[in-house]
Amino acid sequence: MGLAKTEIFTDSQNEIALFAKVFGHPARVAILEHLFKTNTCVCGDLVNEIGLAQPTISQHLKELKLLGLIKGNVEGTSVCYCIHPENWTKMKAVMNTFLNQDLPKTDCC
Amino acid sequence: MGLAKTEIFTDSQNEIALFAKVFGHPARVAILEHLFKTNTCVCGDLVNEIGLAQPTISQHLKELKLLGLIKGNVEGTSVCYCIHPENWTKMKAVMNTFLNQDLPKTDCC
DNA sequence: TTGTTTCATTGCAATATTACGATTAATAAG
DNA sequence: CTTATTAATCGTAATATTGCAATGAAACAA
Repeated sequence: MGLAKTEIFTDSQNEIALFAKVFGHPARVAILEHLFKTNTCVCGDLVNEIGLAQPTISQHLKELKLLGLIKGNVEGTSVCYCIHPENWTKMKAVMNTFLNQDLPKTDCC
Repeated sequence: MGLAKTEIFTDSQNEIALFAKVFGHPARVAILEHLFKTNTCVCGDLVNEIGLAQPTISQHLKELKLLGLIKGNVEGTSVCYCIHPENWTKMKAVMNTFLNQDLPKTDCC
């Protein structure tokens, strides 16, 4: 099927999965790390920075934008991308409650 | 293609993507949350808990085990699954360095 | 206008993922 | 031994993802 049965899971579980999914590809991880590193707007140099074709990068950027993790402003013929700080913080809160669950004190297995 | 070009990314980027990918499906999020909640070994009741067929759950468990996030012990005819505390902590460290990157002070776009 | 640059979109091929029925393997119970 | 019970594996269908060449759209320069 290749189709996740989202309706049987909670909104929280689906939200975590959606965020995680977007981080589930090294190209998107690399794009985000580059946006963090430059700490300012990056335009077309992502294609040079990462070794993928321009349509591929554009597609990955679209997914990141769709989830609200980055924003892009058109500036002349180029587009300026950067991290969306507020949404990134919100995402972090969601992921942290998942990742920071209390580990069992007793090792069971 | 459907094939990620892992060789052009750093080990760190690939590692983050691998961990994130396994969290990228609500069923696996639900399985992990249940293992955390019960705080002890869970055997076969994951199939009843989550509304997916037994082979499907078994497949998701396999992926979680492959990454080392859970461990499973055979106990008679059933298998006891639980979180792998040490590996979970290691994974958390990897994900946190990615998620907690410094946000730019100046809103650029 | 015509070209140039830059990024988005379309279309498609290759591969991956998800889900489950059917079956198998292993242990336990009678 | 035979029969449950439980979980893993196999096989397969449906869908999703990845990557890129080709093309399109928008802004700018000459």
